[in-house]
Amino acid sequence: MRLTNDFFGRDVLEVAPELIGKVLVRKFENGNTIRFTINETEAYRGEEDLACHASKGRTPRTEVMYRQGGLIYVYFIYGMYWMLNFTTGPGNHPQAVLIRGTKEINGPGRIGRALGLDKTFYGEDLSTSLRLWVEENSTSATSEHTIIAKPRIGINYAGNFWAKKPWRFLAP
DNA sequence: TCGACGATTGCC
DNA sequence: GCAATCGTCGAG
Repeated sequence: MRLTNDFFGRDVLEVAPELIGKVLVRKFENGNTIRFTINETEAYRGEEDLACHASKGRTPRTEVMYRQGGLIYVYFIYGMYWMLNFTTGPGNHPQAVLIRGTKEINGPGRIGRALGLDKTFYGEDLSTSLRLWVEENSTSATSEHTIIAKPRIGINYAGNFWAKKPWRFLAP
């Protein structure tokens, strides 16, 4: 069953760990469909979070994070990778969760490549998209109790206070 | 317009 | 250890 705004409309610190074990579904134009089980996420929360892109304020790139939860936030980095994020929260407070790893493919850059992401995915609604969404996992037994939290990766520029926050969630 | 830099990856 | 590679954003 597809996850919609009820799920993503909550605070990112609730949504990010609960995404572990959920299923990422990508349907391509040729009809092929692939499913990845999410096993690593990171939370980015608010303008005060110096690791969050929204710490620079509202720009064309960060604008979608200020909207309601349940939208796709993609951005291009290092000249070659599309990073997949979902907006969270009720709106007017910029938040997003980065999909950092799946059971099948590890690394956010490699996931973006496998999903064939590009700028046209920016702002797409997960509750209505015909090509990318998230589903409950009917078979997984991953429970919140088995999820561990660690500091986020690659954000040392944000300073110790934010870099040390345990906002990276993964299944052991 | 110009230049610095990045929520990464893979090869040296 | 470091190059690849380009969109984004603030400064000029």
